[in-house]
Amino acid sequence: MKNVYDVLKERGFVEQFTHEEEIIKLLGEESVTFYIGFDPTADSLHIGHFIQIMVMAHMQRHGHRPIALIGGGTTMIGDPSGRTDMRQVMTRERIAENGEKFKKIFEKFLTFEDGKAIMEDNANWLLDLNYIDFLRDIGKHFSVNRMLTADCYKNRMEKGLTFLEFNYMLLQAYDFYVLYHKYGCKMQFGGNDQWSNIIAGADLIRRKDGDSAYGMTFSLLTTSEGTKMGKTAKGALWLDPDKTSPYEFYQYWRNVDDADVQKCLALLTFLPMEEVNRLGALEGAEINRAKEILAFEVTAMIHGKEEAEKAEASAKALFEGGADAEIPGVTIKAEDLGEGLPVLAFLELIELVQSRSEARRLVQQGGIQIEDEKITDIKYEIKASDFVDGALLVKKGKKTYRQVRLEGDQ
RNA sequence: GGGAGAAUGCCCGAGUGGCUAAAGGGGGCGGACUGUAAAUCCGUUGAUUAUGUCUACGAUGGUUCGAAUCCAUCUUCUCCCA
Repeated sequence: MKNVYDVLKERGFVEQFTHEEEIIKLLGEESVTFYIGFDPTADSLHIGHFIQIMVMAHMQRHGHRPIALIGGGTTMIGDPSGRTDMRQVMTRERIAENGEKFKKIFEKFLTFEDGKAIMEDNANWLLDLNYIDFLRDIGKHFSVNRMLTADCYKNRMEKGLTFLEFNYMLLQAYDFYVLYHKYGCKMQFGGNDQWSNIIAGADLIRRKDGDSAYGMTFSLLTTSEGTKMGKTAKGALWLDPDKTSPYEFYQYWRNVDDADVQKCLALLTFLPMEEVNRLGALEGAEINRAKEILAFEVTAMIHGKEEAEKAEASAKALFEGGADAEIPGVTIKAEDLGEGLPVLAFLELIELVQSRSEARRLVQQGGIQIEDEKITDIKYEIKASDFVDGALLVKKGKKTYRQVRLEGDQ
């Protein structure tokens, strides 16, 4: 079997490692138990986490054992890495709830049968820590001088860093230490922003036990311009279909920059690299083919093949014309229309806009089409008779569609 | 605990009594061009029953014909000293 290191490297995951030679050797020789931590700060995972999940999946396919660690304890503190502001303090209940949702998603991508993967929650050992004991056992191995020079605290040195957050690194290091003892976990992976925390953990094990522990970080999903990917107007690109619909999700990948297609294919799909390279090399309009494949593959992995097919069919129907398709839709009642509802109120009703002013602007700027008819008169009224077979296709701008269904015919 | 300073729209940031719904930039949205791309260009970006009205420059109260701008108290943050 190919060394998983080469696979990860080839696909562009690998960013930094603590001991390159040793890591390659170890991964080639034995089944390694490793972990990646996920702090349940929101009620769904997002695409950034997905990269980490892909790493775990690649590793598992190559015979290694992942531990998906849910940060039920660390989230009580909040990781200051890569942030300019302090995280909101969250209640214990919220964190536990979010953690449960994370678990469900992990189960979709990893096999937990026969101990092939492990799920843990650091709340199990962090919440009841004794402060004095912890300081004496763990704290004494950390040099504040060194911590202050760590990259992850840099931008916080200007903005201010609370003692609460300053402790985060120790807790994450302690996690690694606990997992090492409990499961023989020798490696910790994470996004590149986790580098400081990861070496802190590996160092702790080396200091306390004199044993070898390793770490590796992976690239964060960024655009060719270096900005974070996976941001939509509404925030992150979530894996939960209730937060980001499969259609929306599909469209996100369908619309990535040309320059980012190849990278995304390598990181987010299991397509063989020859295929990835071939698709990435397509030029001009041809590269749309690669984007379609990317969008389909990623959507299928997260929402299932069926949803991906639906999203693809919808997109094709809308952008290339053709058969009816499933489009994000809303249902309204006939009585809402009455004798005719002004467009502005109508757009607000179907939640295509957030305010009437926005609706007004859109209409005046020619951004609204109803059944392929551009509406520019803000006094225009929608009537039940406008509906074709009880449905009305509303288009906002070039890419946002909404199928409005009428309930209760008159 | 003592002292200095800061808080402005989604974000950054200008504004020190009326001309301020608040410069400029970023982001968002719409349009043109295109390949459902990028770049570029144009428009737009508090709400509303819309040439009007209301709400808004950390919070509350005050001075004034008039306050983002002045005063008081409070909150939060930063910095210096202990």
